[in-house]
Amino acid sequence: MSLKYAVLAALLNGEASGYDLAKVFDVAVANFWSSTPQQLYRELDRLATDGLIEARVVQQERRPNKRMFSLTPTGRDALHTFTLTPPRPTTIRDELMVKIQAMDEADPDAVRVLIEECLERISDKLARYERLRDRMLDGRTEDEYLIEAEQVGPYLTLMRGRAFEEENVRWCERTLEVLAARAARRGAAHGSAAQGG
Amino acid sequence: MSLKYAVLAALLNGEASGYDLAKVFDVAVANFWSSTPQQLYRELDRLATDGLIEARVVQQERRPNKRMFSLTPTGRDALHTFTLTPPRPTTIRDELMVKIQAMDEADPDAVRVLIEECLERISDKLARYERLRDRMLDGRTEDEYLIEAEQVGPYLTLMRGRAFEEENVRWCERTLEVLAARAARRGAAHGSAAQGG
DNA sequence: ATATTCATGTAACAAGTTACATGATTAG
DNA sequence: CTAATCATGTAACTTGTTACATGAATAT
Repeated sequence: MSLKYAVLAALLNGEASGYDLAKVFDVAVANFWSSTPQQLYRELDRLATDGLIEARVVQQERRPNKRMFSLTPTGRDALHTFTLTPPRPTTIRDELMVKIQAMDEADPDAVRVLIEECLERISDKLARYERLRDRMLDGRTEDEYLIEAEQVGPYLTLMRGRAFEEENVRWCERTLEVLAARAARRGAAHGSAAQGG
Repeated sequence: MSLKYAVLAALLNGEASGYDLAKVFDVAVANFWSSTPQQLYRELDRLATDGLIEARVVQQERRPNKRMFSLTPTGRDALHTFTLTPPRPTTIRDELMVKIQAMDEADPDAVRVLIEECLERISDKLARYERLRDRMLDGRTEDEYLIEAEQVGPYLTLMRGRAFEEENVRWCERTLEVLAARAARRGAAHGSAAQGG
């Protein structure tokens, strides 16, 4: 239901093609609303049919033609109305956590590797967020920006995403400590001679 | 795909009915894998058909009969194998954030109310998590528990959920500050006489 | 009396995922 | 020469949501 509004909200930054939106959703929007390019194309068709956005075909010479979508006044109204209704609860689907839930049945070393790989991916993500943030701030301090800028929604959601990933890092590191401590204890209990260097 | 494994992981705590699982998913599992009771019943049927869990019908006198499900060795193996594969990226769907993304088109006062209501819901959630945690620790300190306990997966995922919500609180409070600062500035710019106390 | 809890389910629908297809262009 | 980028789409499939139904028991 609200992929619809996520798309409308993304179009507040100006017109965009499906392809553009797919990229935006991949980096910035994914923090709070995941979707695949296929879903976007389908949703864009629907929104255009319903008159919430309008498409403008841009002929290109050396590239496939593209459709640039922009909000209509109807679309803007719909988005406004949406912001007045209470949000439904957040849904998270985190496969790593399912594996952690079951970790007591798993190989501790394999779990450690999963977490380490996860930490790497988060680190990439955080770097991308930081670049996006710098581009938004454009030399201003955060406090200046938050008071002066016309739009602060996208900045605030980005900060939410960043905080989420930073928290994730802390949790991963803590979990690695726990794994190490339990491994050490098991090692000690089963005799210090076994598997020794 | 991994609702399947979330269910298997939940059954590591011993046999449970669909109704039991629905409650567990509502409080503890929802942190990292949301699903409705209907999905659970459907999944339980499938898992039983595939031999990953087995059902035992318990006749009850004053209550409807219930089916208690438990892991089979095959199910346990499947779960073990699952923990060895790299997790897919986390997906989040947070309607509040969609509204925040569009907040610059919205009524600031309405947004403030959304956030305040959100804070209340989080506070309830955190209280439930705290009770669950106390029950798990059962008098021990966290460090004692994490070293000694047989199962630490469920504790670690719970702590992840708690950290997520605590971060959420910080973000909400920060956002309320931003809203207040921007409201004050707009008030000042449009003349201090208007709407004065 | 009325609402909530226990315990399950069916059916219809909406949303999300995956695989595949096209076809030129540019960067390495 | 290979891979990635641009730009879209169809089709098949899997998941997830919503509404509804049953029916007794207990708590308020």
